[in-house]
Amino acid sequence: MSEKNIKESAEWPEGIKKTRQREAVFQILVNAEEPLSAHEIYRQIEQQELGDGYAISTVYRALTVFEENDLVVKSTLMGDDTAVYAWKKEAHKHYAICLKCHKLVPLQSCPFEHVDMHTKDEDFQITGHKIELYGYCKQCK
Amino acid sequence: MSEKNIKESAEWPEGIKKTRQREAVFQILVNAEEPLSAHEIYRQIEQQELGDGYAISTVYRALTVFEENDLVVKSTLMGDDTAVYAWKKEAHKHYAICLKCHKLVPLQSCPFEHVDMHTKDEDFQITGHKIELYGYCKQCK
DNA sequence: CTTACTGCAAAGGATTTGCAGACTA
DNA sequence: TAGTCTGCAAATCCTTTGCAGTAAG
Repeated sequence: MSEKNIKESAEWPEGIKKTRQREAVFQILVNAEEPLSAHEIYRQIEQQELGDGYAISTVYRALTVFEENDLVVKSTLMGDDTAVYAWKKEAHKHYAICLKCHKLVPLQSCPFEHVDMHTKDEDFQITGHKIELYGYCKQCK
Repeated sequence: MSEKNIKESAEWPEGIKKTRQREAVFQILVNAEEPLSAHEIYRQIEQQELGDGYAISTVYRALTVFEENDLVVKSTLMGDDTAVYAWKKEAHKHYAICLKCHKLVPLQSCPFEHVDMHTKDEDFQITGHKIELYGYCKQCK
């Protein structure tokens, strides 16, 4: 039941130019418990006073760079049309999303770890996947 | 306005007011091989001359009604920020999406049919899911 | 220094909404 | 007929982009 709350500062990804604002986005994302929208990231940067005079567009640009380098996953959850971004950590994560309150409940493990998947076209090379479960959380059901 | 010779391949969902434009959206979606965007649906309606003077907003409104009644699934695929809509048929379907050409390749079956899933919170009541596989198709890999 | 990154504001694209008139049940 | 649905256009919301100044290596 015990949980580490040691916040290791992850190392800056190689090959990406480090700037104050990218660093801020990076920190927020790496320490985030769950996927965040560009606005949420932006707001957190302001709150944590990681810098002043940031532009939301810079957040988007940073996210784009990270995504292009395969460092973050972008997804759009059902019932909400704002994209959310998550830093790709060792163990990737999936969530159950409450259709009523939109709360995210993390899954214990990736259900695909034990499943072998095939497409009709055997020649399709799978490199990743996205899974989202929908339903109602304890409070809402 | 008179009825056109529309092929009746599925019955109109109960409890939803039937109108010419909703019927058009319904037909397009039910006969679609794969998920379509609001614009694609709109375009098809024009092409098939299912009616004149349609408004794209009407398509959106129809889709919203269908979605609220749990008749269509809306999703936003990676690498594209336009939502696509699919009519919920008996056997639900999942796709593998090519990261390069964005082609959709249908999966043989739902990988979750044989998997038991759990969330950390045992009290979460799962009612549905969304799965998307990403990778490269035969031509692009 | 040189080039890439940023802030700002304006543009873009997708989706939604207000309103008066049209249509379904 | 009553109340819902629609067309139209304007409004929103999220995200992207052009440009000129600024900062990282």
